Amino acid sequence: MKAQRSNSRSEALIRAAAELFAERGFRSTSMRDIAKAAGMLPGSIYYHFPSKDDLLLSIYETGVDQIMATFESAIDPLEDPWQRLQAGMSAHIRAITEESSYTRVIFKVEPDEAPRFRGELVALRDRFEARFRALVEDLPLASWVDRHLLRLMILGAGNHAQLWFSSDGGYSADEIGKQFCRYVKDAVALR
Amino acid sequence: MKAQRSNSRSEALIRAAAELFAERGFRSTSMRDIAKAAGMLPGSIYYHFPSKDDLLLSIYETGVDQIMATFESAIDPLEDPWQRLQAGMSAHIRAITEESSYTRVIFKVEPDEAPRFRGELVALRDRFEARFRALVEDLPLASWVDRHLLRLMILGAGNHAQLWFSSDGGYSADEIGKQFCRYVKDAVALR
DNA sequence: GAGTTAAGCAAACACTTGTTTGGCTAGTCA
DNA sequence: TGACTAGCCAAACAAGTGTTTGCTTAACTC
Repeated sequence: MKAQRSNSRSEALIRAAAELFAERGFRSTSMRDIAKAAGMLPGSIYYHFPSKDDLLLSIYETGVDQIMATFESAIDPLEDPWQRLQAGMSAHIRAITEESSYTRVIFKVEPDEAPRFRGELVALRDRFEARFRALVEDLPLASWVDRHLLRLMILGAGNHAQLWFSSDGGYSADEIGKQFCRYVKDAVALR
Repeated sequence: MKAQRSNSRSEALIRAAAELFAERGFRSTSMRDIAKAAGMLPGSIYYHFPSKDDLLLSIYETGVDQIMATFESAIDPLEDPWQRLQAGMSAHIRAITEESSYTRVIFKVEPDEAPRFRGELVALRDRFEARFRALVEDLPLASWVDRHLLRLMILGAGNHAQLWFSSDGGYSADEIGKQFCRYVKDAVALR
């Protein structure tokens, strides 16, 4: 059961890192902080991960997997494009604010902060954005609406929730998604 | 003319810092970077400013002054609340993407990055947000609309433009503001 | 011309950063 | 029992951080 113990320690380590990155950011979290939170010494991290940047990359990977899964399971049972958008927005905001620290890291830490993996991190973000784009693509919109801009607006509004959302602040992630959706639907929908 | 030369050098310094902060961020810009850009040695900065944090605070202050001025002059001549909102959104996006590096810093660098001045920086941001809030307050909205959430959505969408806007990317800041405004108006307006 | 001050240089300081290195220990496997 | 290895510690490393200190130079004031 060697491997199991190894995995559990590696996992504890990456989880500690994810929590710190999600709260303080990447640059403001030192390897010593991570080590302390994981109950080991700074140097010991390098037995599990070759560098701080790799740590971030791993977090991004599982984070994207998680958010894609949440997203998909929220959308899948629905038929109506607008209902699907609303479910997607709620899932998005949930991932940013409430869910796991892995998903929060994706929207908190910008790819440029680990220049070595910039490309990989951007690609991972894109996987999610593409899913979102497809959702907007299916909407029956008035002809004057620029789908590209509309998507950027919705996505931006959601991402920004990270900065003002507080779990005790009256609004749930689902409410926010629902409302945001209502605020645009009747203006841009085809009729 | 001592004072003049002093001001000009201090101004060159702070402008160099503003440009670097706006591009790379606060943490990723070192005092040595700033000194080099301003054509002096690292230690010499401390003749003009007592600390790196103070440098950021000064930039924030003039940045907020600038954005408030831009904002006001864009809104002032207009009467219709919706036209005023659109003008405000355009001014906001312009300040974030095109305008001076001072205004860009306000939306790029978060108050937490200089913990010593967190309060002051938040207060400066609030000055602008309050102006925006007043704009939304004047809108004739349907009764089911939550003004607070609507404002956060619009503001978030605008702030996010910083991440995808590129001056050669087809859209001007004014276009974006105009479109964003159209995307919500007919959904939330009182009728 | 003497005194004063603005402005900046040169060099260091104390500290933090990510990372490396070598050794120790407990458990696995033949 | 003896070789082997996974996992971690202890300690250092080199580089970078914001900042301080003492000194120099030039300009202005009386």
